[in-house]
Amino acid sequence: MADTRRNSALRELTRQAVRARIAEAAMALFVANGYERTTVDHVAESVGMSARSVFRYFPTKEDMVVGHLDEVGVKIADALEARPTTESAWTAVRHALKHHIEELAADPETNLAIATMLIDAPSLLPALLAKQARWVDGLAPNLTQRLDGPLNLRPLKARAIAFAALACLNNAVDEWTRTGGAKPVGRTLDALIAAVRG
Amino acid sequence: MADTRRNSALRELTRQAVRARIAEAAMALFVANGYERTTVDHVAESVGMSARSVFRYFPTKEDMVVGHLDEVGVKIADALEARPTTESAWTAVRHALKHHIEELAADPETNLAIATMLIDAPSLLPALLAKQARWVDGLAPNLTQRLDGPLNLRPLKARAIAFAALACLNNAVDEWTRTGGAKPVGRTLDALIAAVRG
DNA sequence: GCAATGCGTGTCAGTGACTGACAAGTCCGT
DNA sequence: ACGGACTTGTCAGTCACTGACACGCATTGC
Repeated sequence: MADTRRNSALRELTRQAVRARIAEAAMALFVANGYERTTVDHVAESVGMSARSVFRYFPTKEDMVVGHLDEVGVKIADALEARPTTESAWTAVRHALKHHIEELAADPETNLAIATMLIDAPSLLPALLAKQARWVDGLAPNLTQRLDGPLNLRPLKARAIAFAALACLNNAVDEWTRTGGAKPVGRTLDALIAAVRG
Repeated sequence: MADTRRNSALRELTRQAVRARIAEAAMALFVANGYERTTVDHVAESVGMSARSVFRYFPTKEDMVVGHLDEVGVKIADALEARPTTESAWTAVRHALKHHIEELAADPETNLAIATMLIDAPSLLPALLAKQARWVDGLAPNLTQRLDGPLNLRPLKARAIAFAALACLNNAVDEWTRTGGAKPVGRTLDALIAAVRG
């Protein structure tokens, strides 16, 4: 009976499609002309809709860049859940991050372009860090179970480790970007984690 | 006499005084009415000047809150320089952070009020994290000298450790705020650092 | 003393990110 | 064909922020 459910599923599908289309166009403009110099009106025009409608798909301009990072965070969290419970917190996160790294390396060209754009868009750094801070919320619960010591401290420890691991990841990716994709992220990441634990 | 030197020094002095005055008034309004609900016009009116002039003292509204964090970062960096060169990177930062913690504990009332305001001002979290990211720039050079291993990796390692240490600090301070100042920050910080290295 | 200079400030106009409200159009099941 | 759910454009308005200009006040040079 052509229930409203199929209807809403379809709407959600097209909605996601439009969203992706906007994000793609926006990223292209940002990479080409720089983030700050590209106005939302430009993006809107390039997709053929009004700026008001663009804001119906993205809460902020920043979200056109960092919006997809939410699902990246979820993916990393999933990868973490998939690790055997016997693994220590650090080894588990390290492996969970590897998956994300492989995605980076899969399309180096695009990702390097994006990373380069981020560098001269200082207003995006805060947004980026804030997104990653939210990743910690997804990682901490699982990490908590891999820790010992006083119960009330474990969640805190888990968050600290998660942050530290992401800091290692960021620096490894930065180095990768700086060297134009030469240095493999995975190796650097391992070295940094070892240093932090040193 | 009345040389130009005294003159410009005096100007700088009054400038800093006005700046402090604005920051104070702004913080009072932010704590009382919330950051987002307080407009720059409100702040300007409360100090008796035009909004345009307020922006001559603070580059952004955020800076009225996090502006002083620049010098905090410098202080921590100085404290780090003061540690004996024989100390390992981790022990040196740990001690450097202790100084900052003491300042927090020195005026718990005000600092708790500020910390509480920050919680329901989501737009400030990114700015906060970005400021701390800049702290890393100040800490890394000294930490680099305390590391071994391949030369080209040391600066990267230093940054990772600095970030990790700040993550520990943040979580310790958060816990302190959450418990209304009950749990001493220093103890939690030590526990978290131990966990990260564990 | 008096003009010149420098600096702080207010005002005004303008941009860009965002929001609320309303009207018009489209798609869908009935 | 009708009604409702959903999408979109338009318009007006807020708020952070910026550049330009003019005024006033204090210090400086003569």
